[in-house]
Amino acid sequence: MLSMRAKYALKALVYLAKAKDQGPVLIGDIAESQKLPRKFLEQILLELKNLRVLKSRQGKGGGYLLAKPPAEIEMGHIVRVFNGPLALVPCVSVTAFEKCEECLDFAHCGIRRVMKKVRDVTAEILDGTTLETLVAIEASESDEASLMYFI
Amino acid sequence: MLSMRAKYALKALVYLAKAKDQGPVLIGDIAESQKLPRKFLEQILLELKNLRVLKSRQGKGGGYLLAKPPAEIEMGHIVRVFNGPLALVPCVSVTAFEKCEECLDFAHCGIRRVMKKVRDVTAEILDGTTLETLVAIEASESDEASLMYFI
DNA sequence: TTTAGATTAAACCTATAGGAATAATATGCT
DNA sequence: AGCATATTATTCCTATAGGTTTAATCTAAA
Repeated sequence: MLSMRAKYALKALVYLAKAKDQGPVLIGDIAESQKLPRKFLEQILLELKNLRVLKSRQGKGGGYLLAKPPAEIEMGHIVRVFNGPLALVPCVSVTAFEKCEECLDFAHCGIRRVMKKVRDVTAEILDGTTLETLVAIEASESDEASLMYFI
Repeated sequence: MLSMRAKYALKALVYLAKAKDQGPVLIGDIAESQKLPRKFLEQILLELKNLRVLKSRQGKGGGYLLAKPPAEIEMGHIVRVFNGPLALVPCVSVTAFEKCEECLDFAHCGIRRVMKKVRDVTAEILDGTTLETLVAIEASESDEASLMYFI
């Protein structure tokens, strides 16, 4: 399951993407409108800033902004950083590869090969979905089935 | 000035580098021996884990370990992530470049050119210094002047 | 002797507090 | 008018609390 951190990060980012031409956005605005705990969100935004995904202006009139166009911010990146590897087993992870300790036959392990497929399709979707995509999806009236037009 | 976060991260990493062949190291051990606030350190270590600099084992007998050899963990990386850009002005930053808002003549700005020099030598030192270097320095009896042998 | 459950030791996660630093703006003094 | 100072609004930083999950080990029952 996605951690709250990851979910909050994504929600805040989508909000910021929608508001991208309105200058700096207050933490308080994001927290209130998205119903996210303010102080916790503060930490998350700071981390996003350190990742160069957001930038900020301090002091009166300050706030947070995207550091790059929505189309350049991938869901996969955010999920990996805030939630950990996409892979469900370490032996199919790209970012945190490790042979399972109890592994007897790496090459022929069926579980691994299925899990690899799962990881790969997940990565393809999440790395192929940017903030721009998410904003477009939310702006459209389409149902789940027609998601494919976006991805 | 370096933030406490950055300093604590570096200290914990050096400690872990020294203990790298002794299996997982407890947060409590690091905190106590290095006199770092335990709960705060906990957050920092978690962030280092998300950065794939550390890995961990949960449960009894667990703890933290370096995720790669000390020679592959650069001070510059840690400082940038926990403290922000090395540059003292945004217009010479590599990771967070931005023209100064009040800038009149970018190309000929003397301040900028000096600051760029400062950033470059800083980056050269910090990116050239790894945990391995730090451990070697601390193990040696040499004085400040002979640091150059390490860098 | 194996197995199921209890205990314990650890990292992990969510959340919050309180104050410092920064920047814009307003206010008052010369 | 112009400058210094105070106020205010904001992010930024350090730190802590409390509970959850995970994993190893111990214990007791079958």
